Amino acid sequence: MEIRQRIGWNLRRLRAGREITQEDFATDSGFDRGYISGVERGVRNPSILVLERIATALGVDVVELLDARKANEFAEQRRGGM
Amino acid sequence: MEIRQRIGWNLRRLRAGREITQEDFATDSGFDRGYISGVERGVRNPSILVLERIATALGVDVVELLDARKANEFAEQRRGGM
DNA sequence: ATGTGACTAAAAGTCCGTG
DNA sequence: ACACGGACTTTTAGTCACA
Repeated sequence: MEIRQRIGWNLRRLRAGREITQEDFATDSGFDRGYISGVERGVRNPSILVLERIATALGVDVVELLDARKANEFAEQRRGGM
Repeated sequence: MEIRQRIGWNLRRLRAGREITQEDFATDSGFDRGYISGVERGVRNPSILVLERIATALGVDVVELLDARKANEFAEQRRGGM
């Protein structure tokens, strides 16, 4: 899985786990909703400082956003219909 | 420690461990020599795709570049005079 | 509530050089 | 062999309107 998608799925996983919308998360983290959407879909190429802001807003370490196994498992669930 | 410095020290640690110069590493990874220098000094804000290219050139996972403990230990050694 | 395209301002990244 | 700077091109950050 491409690294941007890995990040995207992990962000989606962590955000959804908190039952918060993209819109609310965008407000919390100080980003635009469309930008967050792009990161989750893996079409953006965020800088390390952006990733840190996102991780901080989620209350996790940046490394958590790069976890390949968790990203895969979550993607499988979603693709499988959840 | 700031995240860009964390990356910088880890890059320096891994590159120096291979006994390769910034110049040669720049050639290997396809980046500019001055740019690599800036990343190691923590003054650059690389994107995730750049970090992946750097990690690949080093033969490690991106997560290795974000390891706080290893970055700290290496920085201590260096600052301490090594 | 989210995906998407188009857009401008800002920053990344290159290429030249210096000490 | 590395730090650092200036001028330059390319990519990202960040915003918005629409579907």
